[in-house]
Amino acid sequence: MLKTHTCGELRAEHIGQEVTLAGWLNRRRDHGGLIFIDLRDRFGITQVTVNSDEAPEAHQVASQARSEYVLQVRGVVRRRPEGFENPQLATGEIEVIAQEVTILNPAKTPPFLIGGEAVNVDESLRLKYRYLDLRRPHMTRNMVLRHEIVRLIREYFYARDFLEIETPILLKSTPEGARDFIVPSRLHPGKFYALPQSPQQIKQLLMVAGMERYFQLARCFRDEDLRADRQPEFTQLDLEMSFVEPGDIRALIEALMIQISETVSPKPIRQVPFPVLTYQEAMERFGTDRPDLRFGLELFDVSDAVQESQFGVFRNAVAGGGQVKGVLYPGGASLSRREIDELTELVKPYGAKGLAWIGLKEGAGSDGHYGAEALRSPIAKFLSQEELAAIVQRSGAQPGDLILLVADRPDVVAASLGNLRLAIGRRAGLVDENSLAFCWIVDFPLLEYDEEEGRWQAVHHPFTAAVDEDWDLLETAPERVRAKAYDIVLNGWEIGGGSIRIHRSDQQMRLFQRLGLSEAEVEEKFGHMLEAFQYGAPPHGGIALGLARMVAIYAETPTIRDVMAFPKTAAGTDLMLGSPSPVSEEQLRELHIAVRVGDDEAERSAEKAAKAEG
RNA sequence: GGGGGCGUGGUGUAGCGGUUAGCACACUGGCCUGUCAAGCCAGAGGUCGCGGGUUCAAAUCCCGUCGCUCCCGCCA
Repeated sequence: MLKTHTCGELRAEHIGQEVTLAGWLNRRRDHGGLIFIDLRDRFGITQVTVNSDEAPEAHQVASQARSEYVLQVRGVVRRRPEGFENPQLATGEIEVIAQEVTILNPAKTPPFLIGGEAVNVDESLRLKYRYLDLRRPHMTRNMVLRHEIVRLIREYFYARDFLEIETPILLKSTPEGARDFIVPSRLHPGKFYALPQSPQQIKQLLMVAGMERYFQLARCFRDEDLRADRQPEFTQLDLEMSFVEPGDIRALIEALMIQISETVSPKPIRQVPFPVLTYQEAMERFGTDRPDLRFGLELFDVSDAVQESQFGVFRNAVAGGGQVKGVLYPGGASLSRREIDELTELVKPYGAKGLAWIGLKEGAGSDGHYGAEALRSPIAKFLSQEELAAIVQRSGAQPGDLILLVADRPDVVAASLGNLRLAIGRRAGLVDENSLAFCWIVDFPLLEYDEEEGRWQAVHHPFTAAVDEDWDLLETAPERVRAKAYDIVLNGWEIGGGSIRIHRSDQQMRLFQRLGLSEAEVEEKFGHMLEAFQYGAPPHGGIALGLARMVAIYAETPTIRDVMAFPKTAAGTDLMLGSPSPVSEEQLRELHIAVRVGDDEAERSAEKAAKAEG
């Protein structure tokens, strides 16, 4: 080894020892005859002191060293002079008095500062020079944190008799779900593999194979548009167990998450055991199936109280099968008109046509009456005293508060208010950042109607089992069939989801038929599953957790890119490697592939021309 | 596929019709033996993302385009 110790481990107990360190020059403070070098490696920073009187040759080398030079330093550990300790450094009690300094490799001036205070560097620059970005201490910390969590996960499942089994990356394209990344086959002209969206079918087949307890940190691939919490390539903690019921999987994961939280985070878990909410309850109370339970501000429903209102927007919404619901903005009555307009804008992407609001001034409702002078609202004049009283009472509003209401289809109301609630929580500082709020969401609907395709689709995936007593509704009232599915949510992020699977071929076939698949289609696409289920498939179920989302929350970063070593941009490109990139004509020929980029462009410009004329 | 935001020396930013395009950090040279955001002095460094337009005049206004980013759709 070119070093005897790391840059993070020397303490008072090492005083007097001769050591050799190696690392990067983090910062240099040159006092002429005396040079201080902060030497950095993955483990920390140690101050190296180079004195021209004591080590003239070392001093000569040190004076040439610049930021990010790779240095090797031989010297003696010495206690720092009294009053010169640095309590901000783990090694701050000591310094290494250099006897010899060697430049192992010089470095160009990096495109952004690596040592020193963290500045917000443009992300495209960080991604282009990711190897430098990862050198920055907070990024190194994220990688270490991710590793620690991975280690905990592995140890947890090893200790519980789970088998870690790898599954194929070259898989088969599946008809439903996300868009597949496909891989052409050289040996089979015109045929393709697909990268796994998840090893769902494979892990179920492992259960049929009698493995009973499987887990894997599985790489998954989905060719869909990206988000702050979505990358085309990601890692899931994927597991499957035989002979289990939903509660068994939840208990297993709950204990794991508690252990991870207690090990890597100083933040307390708000509630143990984790609260369990039904999907319906979550939608009604929070407008989302991944509620952030670090604060209250639950939605309230006034549909029944305003269904006969003079205010047409409310009356018509309810008459048309919609709802009128609201959320409270504590202390929001003093918001400027401009700020309220901003809240309205916030709600529009979700389809809400507007936001109705009622601000309560001092003394509002004190005598059971809501006079115009006590309210600040463009709609109060359309509402009766009874309606106002009901709205105020259900919102729990006090003088000084602002009531925000949306009237629309239930899905629009939920999405609008759910996101409005989050915005209010953030703006009003109600979110307790210093806590971990886990919850389970259960009883998801098994099916949803796809208007575009005119057929029922699986909400989760087509292998999810229905709640036992709901099977008979499959043909008569498919919207009421509940799934044996569960999602785990942490601080408003869906970090995982799973289900008990169908393990009988007759039930699986029944569901496929409900989904409108012909027998021929089923045979072609899922024949292997149906056949497998006929050879003694055990009851089984599992779950998959997004590793990066989990780590991002513990790392307190808003994007999973910060906890991935080499993530892609929002457009799915890799700025360091320059991928995706064209391949040679020979490569294409070998794969029996003809590229139609020209055709597509021609089609697009033809469409544009047609549009311009029309 | 749609919408929003951003793009000014290496980095972070100010400037938002007429400035010699300013500041901080980084960088280069010099001085400096107790700093840890070292200090002091001097210096170099800018096609204001790109293209077009409006204007006597554009970093600044308009259109397009590229890149990054956030959101909607999408993500079984």
